[in-house]
Amino acid sequence: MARSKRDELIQKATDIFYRRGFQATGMDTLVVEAGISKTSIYKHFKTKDDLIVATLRLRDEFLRGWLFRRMAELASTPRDQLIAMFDALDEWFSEPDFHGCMFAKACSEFQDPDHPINREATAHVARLSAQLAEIADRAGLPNPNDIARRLSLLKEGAVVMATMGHDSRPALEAKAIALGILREAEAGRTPV
Amino acid sequence: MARSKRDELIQKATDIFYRRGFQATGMDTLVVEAGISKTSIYKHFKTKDDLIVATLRLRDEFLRGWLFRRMAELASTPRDQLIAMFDALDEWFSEPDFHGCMFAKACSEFQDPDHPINREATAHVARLSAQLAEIADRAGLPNPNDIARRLSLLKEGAVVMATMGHDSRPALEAKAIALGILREAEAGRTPV
DNA sequence: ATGTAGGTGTACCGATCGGTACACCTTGTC
DNA sequence: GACAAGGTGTACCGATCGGTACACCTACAT
Repeated sequence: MARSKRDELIQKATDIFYRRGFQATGMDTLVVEAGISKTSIYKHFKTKDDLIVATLRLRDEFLRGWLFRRMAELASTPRDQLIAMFDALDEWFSEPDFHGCMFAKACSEFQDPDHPINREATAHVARLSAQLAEIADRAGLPNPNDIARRLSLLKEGAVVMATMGHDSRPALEAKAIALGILREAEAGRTPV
Repeated sequence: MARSKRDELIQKATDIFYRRGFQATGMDTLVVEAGISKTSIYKHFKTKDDLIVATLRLRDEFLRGWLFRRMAELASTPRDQLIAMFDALDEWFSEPDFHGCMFAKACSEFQDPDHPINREATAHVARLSAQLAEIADRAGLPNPNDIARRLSLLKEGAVVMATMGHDSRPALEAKAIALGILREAEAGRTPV
């Protein structure tokens, strides 16, 4: 029970920040919505920024965990898992409480590259790309790091289009593009 | 001289909002940095939100104007212009004061889809995609709207990777992917 | 000469911001 | 039964938020 209250705070803060934004959410709002006294919050976290970093860490673990688990469920071979990422993304985009990428938003609101929040957000992209590279390597694809970066680019583009564009299924469009990328890579063509 | 002061305000506000963010920039900051009295600002715009919408409109015109002009300068045929978009993006990303996409940031900070700021930001994406579709049509490509959406997805992905990823040249990676897309389209293969 | 439009500076409004102080309540442990 | 740890509620801090009020200063039109 010792640190469960703290974890509960981080969990609820993550949801609230994701739904309402970081700067737009005041600490008083957090107190009411999370049902935790302000005194307790500041006993666990020195500043609001520290709390935001903690929520980003939780979100990073959750999102990467969910995504790669789902990829493994949807496909058996490493190659097919890379493609299945876009099916998983399509599921995510279809959820009623999808509100875009929390990390992109964090970067938007805290632009300074040296800011801890910005660092944590960009770290998520790097970690995700590294995991993709590992799978691409297991799939026997050439230049797995390049493949991973391109798939990351497609993923980020799909997220933005799902958030801002009004088009139908950006994840499935990205999937079609990804198929082309893998096809070329498997044909031995060196990525330009 | 009548409306030049107003235009000057919008121009400077655009720069400031782009550099520092919308919510993070207070009206008092705007007064100091833009060198315009608060009274004047509120004589031209009823609210801060109205001013933000005006800056987004200016930015939309400027960015689309610059991008398509640069595409026309870099290539002569419609087909090559589509590809040249990514060379133009590469130039943009290389500018020292590149700070990501102002419209993505606007959507991040104002998430409500019914909010005028959100609408204006998403409209930019739609307008850009429509212009791309027109060029794809002139290039004689099949399903120009699909092509345009995919190129838009690549463009947005490249912007995000340029902002958040630490990789080398996301615009040129997107360009390589775009070449593959056009190659497939020209081979008559129906986009999946 | 007089009115009007567009501009300025300053002082101010209530609300909210992130953060702190303090007194108190509960729980488990020794 | 004493004590520390972790929690609560409330009241408060100075700073800043978006926005307004008011008096004044030009420049130009009639």
